[in-house]
Amino acid sequence: MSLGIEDVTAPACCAPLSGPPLDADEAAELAKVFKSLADPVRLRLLNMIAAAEGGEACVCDLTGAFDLTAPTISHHLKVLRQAGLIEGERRGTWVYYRAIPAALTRLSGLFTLPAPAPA
Amino acid sequence: MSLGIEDVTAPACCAPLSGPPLDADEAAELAKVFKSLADPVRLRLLNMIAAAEGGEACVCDLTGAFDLTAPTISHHLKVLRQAGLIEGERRGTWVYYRAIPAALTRLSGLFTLPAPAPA
DNA sequence: CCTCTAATTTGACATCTATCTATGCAGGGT
DNA sequence: ACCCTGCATAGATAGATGTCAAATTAGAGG
Repeated sequence: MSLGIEDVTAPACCAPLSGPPLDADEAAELAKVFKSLADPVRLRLLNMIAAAEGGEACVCDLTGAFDLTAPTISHHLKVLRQAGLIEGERRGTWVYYRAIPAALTRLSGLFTLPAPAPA
Repeated sequence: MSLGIEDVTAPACCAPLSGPPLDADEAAELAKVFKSLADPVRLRLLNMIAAAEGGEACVCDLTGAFDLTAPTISHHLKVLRQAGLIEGERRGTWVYYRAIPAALTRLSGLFTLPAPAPA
């Protein structure tokens, strides 16, 4: 398998939600990203990875932080990976995951609002 | 029923994902918000509402934009409402929905990253 | 009061998903 | 060569979710 960056073929990008209409394809691609965030365990995993020292977290540390089996954590990491939010790398015995900054920044931009009407 | 702002009892708020660890409760509350965004139809609905002239959209217009029945659209709007992303108001025969700016801004802040290491 | 339309609610159903157990694979150490 | 550990995959299952048809509520207007 490949733990690297998934081919998400992210098409159009980055226009805010308050902007031009999303077509069905853009909406479907974005929905996949949000589906990956729509689980408390995955949110905490991404949080732990994004906040980790050195910018990366070992799966061995992630697994221990939940009352879940290793295959379940592995599944959640795969979902985040396939959404294009994280990438993984094996180094010897252990696998390390890292957040993909551009993906997070893109989401931040999605929710920006136009400046409110001036007084 | 109430079409107004739902009591989401949003607890802690706004620390970026790259920040301090999310506890289970915060993660669950956030996951609910992302669950509401994890559907292409709801994303397009929120997009249409947030981008609408005058900041609000009539359900009658939203319903016609999809190849789905009115109950299905109503269901999706309810999910967005219960996530605290939109609020609705009945005026005479029609119901109008509006985005809740603070909720969107909060999400934007969630994905902000610390400044990269300087050269 | 009756009817018509807009929107929501309810109930049913097919599909998807989070989790587990069992298994497979890769690397390290002996 | 062997085993042990870390992680991923496969298969199974209970529960969540998107959709529709049918019924219900709210308001406008005869």
